[in-house]
Amino acid sequence: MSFDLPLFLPYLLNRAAETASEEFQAQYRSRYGMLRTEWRVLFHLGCYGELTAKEICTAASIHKTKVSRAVRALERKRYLTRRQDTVDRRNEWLSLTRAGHAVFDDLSKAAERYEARLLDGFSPEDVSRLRDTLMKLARIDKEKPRPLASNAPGASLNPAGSLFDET
Amino acid sequence: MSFDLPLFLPYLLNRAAETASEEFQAQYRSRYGMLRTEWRVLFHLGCYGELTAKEICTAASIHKTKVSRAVRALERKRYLTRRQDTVDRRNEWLSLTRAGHAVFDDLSKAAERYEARLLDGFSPEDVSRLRDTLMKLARIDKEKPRPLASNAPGASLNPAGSLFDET
DNA sequence: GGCTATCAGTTGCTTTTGTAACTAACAACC
DNA sequence: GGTTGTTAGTTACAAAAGCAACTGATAGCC
Repeated sequence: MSFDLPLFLPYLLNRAAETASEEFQAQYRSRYGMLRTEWRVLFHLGCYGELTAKEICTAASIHKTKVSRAVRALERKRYLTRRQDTVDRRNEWLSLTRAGHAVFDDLSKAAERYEARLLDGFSPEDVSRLRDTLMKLARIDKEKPRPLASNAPGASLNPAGSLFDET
Repeated sequence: MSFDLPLFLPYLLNRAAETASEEFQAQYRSRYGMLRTEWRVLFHLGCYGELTAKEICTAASIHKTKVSRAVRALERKRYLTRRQDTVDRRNEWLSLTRAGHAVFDDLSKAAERYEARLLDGFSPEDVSRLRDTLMKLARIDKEKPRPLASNAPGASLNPAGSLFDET
């Protein structure tokens, strides 16, 4: 009859996510004074190379004002730079600086260590089942969200052809 | 070699939790103008009966200022009332009003419907494995967090003996 | 009793987030 | 080529959350 709160999935998911987030936060917060959105933006750039703010919004499901502020903060910390698209000047291509890459390298190692610690005691099957289930719940595509490539010169990180070529 | 963000568990957990939270939010927000913490406090009282703010903080891992404000908001909406502990006047016992119970009944039904929809397509084993894993990750005890009972007269919801009796 | 420590809960102030309106740039259509 | 609609990103203001200091109450110890 009565509702069982600890088993209610949105609640349970949030509890687990908050636990993991708060613990991992110690890494980027204490060491680099970063906020959660800043960490996410940095990791997107570290993992996928040059992206626009819009692409990050879409890939990470973060509102554009949050991304805008995170980008400004990371720029002030000299972890990323902006480059205006030569064809469509509304787009700004963001990429990590050398310092940004160093932070990403360091934090991604810390992330792997933390994840290993978090998952200690779970079997590999448990983990892959969990990931699979969470991907479905979050409605994230399996394939890497490789975004549209840059069309501007010097975009070595985006070797694929551009939507805007030949226009 | 490179870090795979979409598989990183704290990120993935958050994505799934945010998806579920935002969708379920529609229920309590649009219909009752409630915030997330208010919803959580209401459900704790609905599920466990009379509790103190402190007990809610502990059970739900929410900071006391957030609970304090949520309690005030729910009180203003006439969903709960406070009752001062007769023995230790620092404690305030919170319980739902008739209106609060009605909201809880309605929302818990909505919660069950939403959860069913969210889990549509998963097998019962998948679901129970997921719950089990999330409980471990969130470090939540299996047993119901039945808190310390009230010691004051009229505390019909708390039949068990009190820590404070006989003092 | 009186001193100190601790605890439940609240308040004030700062930081962060949410929302909507805005700017600048492009597209499409006539 | 100008009007209308849309898009990327920013900003301004309001709502919410985080944090530290506070109040009132109890406990323990001398």
